[in-house]
Amino acid sequence: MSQAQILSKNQQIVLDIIEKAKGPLKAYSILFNVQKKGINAPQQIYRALDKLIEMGKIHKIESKNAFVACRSSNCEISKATAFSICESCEMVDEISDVKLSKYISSFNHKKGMKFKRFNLEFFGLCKKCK
Amino acid sequence: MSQAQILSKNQQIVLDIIEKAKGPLKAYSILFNVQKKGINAPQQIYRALDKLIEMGKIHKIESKNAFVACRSSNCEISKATAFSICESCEMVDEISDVKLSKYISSFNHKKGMKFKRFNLEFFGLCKKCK
DNA sequence: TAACAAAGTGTTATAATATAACATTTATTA
DNA sequence: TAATAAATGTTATATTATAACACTTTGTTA
Repeated sequence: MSQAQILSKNQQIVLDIIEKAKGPLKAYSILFNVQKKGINAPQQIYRALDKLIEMGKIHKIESKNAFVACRSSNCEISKATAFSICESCEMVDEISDVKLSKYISSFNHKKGMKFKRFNLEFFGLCKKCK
Repeated sequence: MSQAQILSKNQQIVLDIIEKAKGPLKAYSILFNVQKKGINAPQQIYRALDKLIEMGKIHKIESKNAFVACRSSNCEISKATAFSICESCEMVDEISDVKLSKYISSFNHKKGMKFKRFNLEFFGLCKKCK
């Protein structure tokens, strides 16, 4: 029986915090939030983050060094991620657009490189900030 | 007369190093390389990097915290950047594909956000490493 | 051209992000 | 149940980036 991925204690704690958050969280802000739960060191956070990324449960927003929960079913374990980022309020929204994703995934580099994965970050002003 | 952008001393030093490099450079590796030229502090590097990015002379590879010279004329002061990154040898190549760039630039987010800029990073194995 | 503003520089200090290394514990599986 | 793999806890440290302040150079304009 293919059961849902079971998370370890720290992984679950970190994922819970990220899922509850309204926006992207930074590693150290996660750390400060979980010290009451007995997690004391950055390593514990980064290890959980690494695994959660591997599993596709969260994504890293590279331009912000921050982490968001995956809200999409189309990113197939993070092979094709796209985000819209508001430069004013820092809001991040995962873009789940099959057409866009397929178009980019099928892009072939002239120099003979075969891509396994991409990450796309859009910047602008969100509805509220505009 | 619209003359080419004139760079300050530190900006020129930093740009020279980045342009001569075969791959992306990290800020501190630039720093170590220019200490003979009288630049001693990270701030001096980061200030130059910021301006060079603003001018579109270089780009930051967000997933690597590293910097490459702009080799493209299509990115229009960095409004539309795309890179291919080898996960093995760390090689980075700027992708200058008008069709891809136009397609992505014209993408409209359903949630009413108007994008000013995007950055796309592809990952895979380059010809040599494959 | 003096005087003001803007951009750039040099410097010290420190903040923020991330990994190394090692000992131990828990879970999985042969 | 012994062996192996995954996760944990911990201390230390590496790496990346910014704050703040004094000063200099360059550009603008009155």
